[in-house]
Amino acid sequence: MIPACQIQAISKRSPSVAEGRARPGGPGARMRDVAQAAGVSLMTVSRALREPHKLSEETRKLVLDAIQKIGYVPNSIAANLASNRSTVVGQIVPSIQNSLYADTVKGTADVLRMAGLHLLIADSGYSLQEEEALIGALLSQRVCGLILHNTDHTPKALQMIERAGVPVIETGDIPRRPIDMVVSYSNAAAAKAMTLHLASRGYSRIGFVSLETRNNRRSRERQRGYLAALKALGRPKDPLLIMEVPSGLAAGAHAMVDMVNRAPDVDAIFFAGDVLAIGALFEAQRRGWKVPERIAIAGFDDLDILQHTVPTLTCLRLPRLAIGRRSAEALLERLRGEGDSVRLDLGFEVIQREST
Amino acid sequence: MIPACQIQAISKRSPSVAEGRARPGGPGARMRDVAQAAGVSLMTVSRALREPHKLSEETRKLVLDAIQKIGYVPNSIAANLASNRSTVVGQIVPSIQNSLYADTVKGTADVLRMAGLHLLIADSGYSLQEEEALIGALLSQRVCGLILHNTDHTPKALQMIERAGVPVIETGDIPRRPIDMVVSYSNAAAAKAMTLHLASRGYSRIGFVSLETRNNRRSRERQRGYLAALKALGRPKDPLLIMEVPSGLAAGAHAMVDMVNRAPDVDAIFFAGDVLAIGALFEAQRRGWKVPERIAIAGFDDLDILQHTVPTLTCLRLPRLAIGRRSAEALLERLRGEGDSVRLDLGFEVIQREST
DNA sequence: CTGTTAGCGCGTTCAT
DNA sequence: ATGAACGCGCTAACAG
Repeated sequence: MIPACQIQAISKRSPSVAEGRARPGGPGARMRDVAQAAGVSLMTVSRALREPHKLSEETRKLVLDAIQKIGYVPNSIAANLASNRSTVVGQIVPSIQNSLYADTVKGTADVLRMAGLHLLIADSGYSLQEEEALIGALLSQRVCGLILHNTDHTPKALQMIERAGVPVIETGDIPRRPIDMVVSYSNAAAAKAMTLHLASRGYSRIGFVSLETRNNRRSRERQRGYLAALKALGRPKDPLLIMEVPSGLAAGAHAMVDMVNRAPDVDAIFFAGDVLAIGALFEAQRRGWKVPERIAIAGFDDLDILQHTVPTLTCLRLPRLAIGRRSAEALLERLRGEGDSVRLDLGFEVIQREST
Repeated sequence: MIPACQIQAISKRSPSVAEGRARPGGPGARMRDVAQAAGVSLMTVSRALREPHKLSEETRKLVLDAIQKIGYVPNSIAANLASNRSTVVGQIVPSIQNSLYADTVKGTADVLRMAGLHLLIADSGYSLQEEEALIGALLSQRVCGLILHNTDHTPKALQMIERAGVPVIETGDIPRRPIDMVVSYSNAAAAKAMTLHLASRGYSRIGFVSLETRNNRRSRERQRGYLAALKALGRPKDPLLIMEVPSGLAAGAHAMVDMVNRAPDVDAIFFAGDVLAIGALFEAQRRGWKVPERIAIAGFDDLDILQHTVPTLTCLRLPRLAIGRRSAEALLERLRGEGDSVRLDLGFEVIQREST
């Protein structure tokens, strides 16, 4: 939580006054140096940057020219300290490398940038402990808001967040007991919808493959949705048709083969994890299994590639980018003191393609 | 460059002394409150966090207990200001959504986290102007180092970096005139190697498809490498065999078809851009063109998926993750005052698979 | 080993 | 419209 080591970044300088003369163009000019160069007070420089309309046009130009000339870059950490504001938002995702989260991050970053805010992105590696540590680090940096792609948190994390009093947005799923604001979709509802969709297309033995549900609420919710659909259909839960596997293309391939071996009458498999469906499709190609004739395949997330494979893959389309954008917007509203606590369900779509 | 709007984040509080009594557990406890609760001076609390070994075991425990009890989260922006250090490194990539850059970011983030540093990630959207603005913003946040996945910069960006005096690492290619440190590979050398590899496997009419070279040094360098290989082979440059296309799977598909139509004797195509090769492969599957018999396909970057397609795809393997890790390590060394200016070429590998 | 003093670079408040 | 004094929360340098 507390940085283990702090590293010298910028060497201490004696005050420019003591240097006899400010060094225009020298490294790390301060506001004071600009003021001196422009022949005005420090405050005038400060205003020229934050409330230019409050200065006479003349003075303003004088100051801006000096800034330009000296190459002054404002120290926003000092500004933050003095004003008790921050322009940095913290976002924690399970994995930066996963392109699904990248979409959400992109949406957030774009909106925040428009508003002049910045994004400090962290990667929890799917670990609650790591998330807790990162939350501490972000709060320590005094971020003005937190966006968490996860709806499970350690007690200590919850406590820190509450004490800090910063606005928080959760985005991984619709939590039962939200910390604050929520911008998301329901994994359970999506999985249920896809299962029902497969049933409506005539598949009677529908398998379900996901990542481990143990420490992964998203997987758990998806499995729950699948089971709810079976129940709604009046079909029994068959352990042979339910698998949990590691992530990766290879895992999807193995899962499909295993399930077909164990339950030869399976006619469709719903892969509720990242790239599992693609791995399975490639394996089917390799083995010459016709998709969807021998086995239908559906995926969870609409990766670009799914509409280019042969056959193209049926999947759910989740509003990844929109979640990122709306999260940022909700945060901005709250920071402006306008909006109240947002609880958004951004829904999903079932995309029917050739593989089912 | 200067945040357009600053937003109220934490409401101003009157000093806890004036509140009559510190509010233990209240929001935003300060070091002073901890000191009071522990019955020691402010400095002792500060030391308990940064140099615990300098305190008696007794005092240390006293302080840490108080911190725990109050739920104190240190304000590292105040610490930065007072100590002139920073624990945040800035990294700018062309696109967060591109999984290739995500690998580099991951490598950087992992190493930095180990050292107790954080990563402020920004996305330039492949624009030099945007990069300039982001560099300004990051310097304004007083990052202790900068990692740029790009080796072209605006004059103003260069000037700001120089004046700030922060260590910089460039990673997109081996630049001719580096700003400071470089951790990268040579796009030209890699493209040349792949072209020669294809020739050595007997392909005589090798096509080259890349993203636009106009505003993209990486593409330009790759094309240069391809041409250098042709020259080395004593083969002529044939405009029919060179294309520039937009990014995306569909672009790769179209490029392959176009090239085969224009130059029916083409026997191999080297796709030097992200997912172009995959798009082409899928199109070949769709059309029933045998790969590599009718047309051989090679890609540039070793995405996971390339080893799972049917057939598996020949490509280059670039040290994405290693670049991120070594960048962070080089930065850390410099910050510690140890290392000197690193200029690393991390090389590449040609991965021969079924598609050639 | 512990405390005291000074000030990081800027914004807020009030005076002019 | 402009400026001076003060303090944000913390650390460096020194004193004891």
